[in-house]
Amino acid sequence: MTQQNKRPREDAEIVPLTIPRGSTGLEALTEAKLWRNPCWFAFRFNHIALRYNAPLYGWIKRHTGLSRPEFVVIYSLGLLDGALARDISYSSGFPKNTLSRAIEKLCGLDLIERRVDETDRRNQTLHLLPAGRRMFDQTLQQFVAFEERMLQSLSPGERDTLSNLLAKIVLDTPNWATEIDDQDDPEDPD
Amino acid sequence: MTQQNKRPREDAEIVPLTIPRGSTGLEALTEAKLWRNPCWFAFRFNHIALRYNAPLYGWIKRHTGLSRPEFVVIYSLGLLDGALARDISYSSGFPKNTLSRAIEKLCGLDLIERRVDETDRRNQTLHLLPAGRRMFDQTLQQFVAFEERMLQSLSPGERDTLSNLLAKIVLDTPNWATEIDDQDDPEDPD
DNA sequence: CGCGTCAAGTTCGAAATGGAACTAATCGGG
DNA sequence: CCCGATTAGTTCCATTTCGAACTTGACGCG
Repeated sequence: MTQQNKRPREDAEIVPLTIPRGSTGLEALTEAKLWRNPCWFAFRFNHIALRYNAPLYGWIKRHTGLSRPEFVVIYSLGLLDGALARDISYSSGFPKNTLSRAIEKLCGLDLIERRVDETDRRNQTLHLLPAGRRMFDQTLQQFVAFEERMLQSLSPGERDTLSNLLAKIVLDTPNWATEIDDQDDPEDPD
Repeated sequence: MTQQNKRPREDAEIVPLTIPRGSTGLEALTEAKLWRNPCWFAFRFNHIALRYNAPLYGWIKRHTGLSRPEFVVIYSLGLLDGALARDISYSSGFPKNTLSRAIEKLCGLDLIERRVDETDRRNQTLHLLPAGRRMFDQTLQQFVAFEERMLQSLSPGERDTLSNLLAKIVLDTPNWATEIDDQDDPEDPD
């Protein structure tokens, strides 16, 4: 189970097409994407994100009636009340018009409120109302439970290590290109 | 930079609202989601996925005209020719009707072809045509370059460790709940 | 064989999405 | 102190998306 990057097993013979769910318990394509993929990192986090977001936000939808971007607003304010739509957009990655609509709906539901910042009247700080705070508090445990489930196969020490490695990467993201140049071949531009 | 999970700095005083992009160079909400978030893992991989998928698939769109699900089909077959739509759906997480449309379009563009599996006529194996293979080969380097960019802040040893930890989690995903039970609240809510 | 069940893939339509253009407020340079 | 540039947030609308229902083929069982 201490497999390496692109070295899954010595005998990398051609796997029979169409699900031999045998070897690692995964179907052939998932296995190929895991072990025979030059972009192992991209695949792994996207795969995990997928398996995480779908059930959890599905539950949120059924439980609270809120969509993912709507709930993201609640969650963000739960962590930092008084944030701006722009901050939520930046930290969550949803485009600002999607958040604008989400915020509009949450205000209508009396879950949050907008306050115009008088020092710069373009800004409006967002604040949880009691019902919104309650929703945050009551759903948080489900998030924490799922988080725990995801990390179940790692020891405390491993979780620590993972936390650090991912943090390093996240702290570097502001330096990533937000758009890739068209023409030029992928070579280090600096 | 060997910060711990929820222990960012000793003096966790209330941060001033609205971007004091000072301390770590991040705005306050992103910082809160990183360091003051019980679901640090979920946030980190979602944040990374976001910063990765948007520019890369934006480039793919401009460069090849293909949408993300369409390109995912090309990429999947590049790794394992002869896969089924179902396998791509499972491994990528896109719903099967989205892939059905994508496959239809790719066939029309002569990038891939469908072959009915005569042993079970419900299955159709998918195969790259020469133009599709060329597209895969030509775009792969861009993916690899961005992958390298993402991992730039980690040493080879750290990448190895990260690879192993994420693999452990991915291998566990089939055991995760795909849907969370409605009724049962994890704690007495009243 | 006939029928119920299940799986792969397709179709349909209501709803969500996000790029682009817009409004309103602030900033900055001559 | 004005005018162009910039930023937060909103509106518009063409496109995409995904749940649900449907079609077709395979399988199990009496």
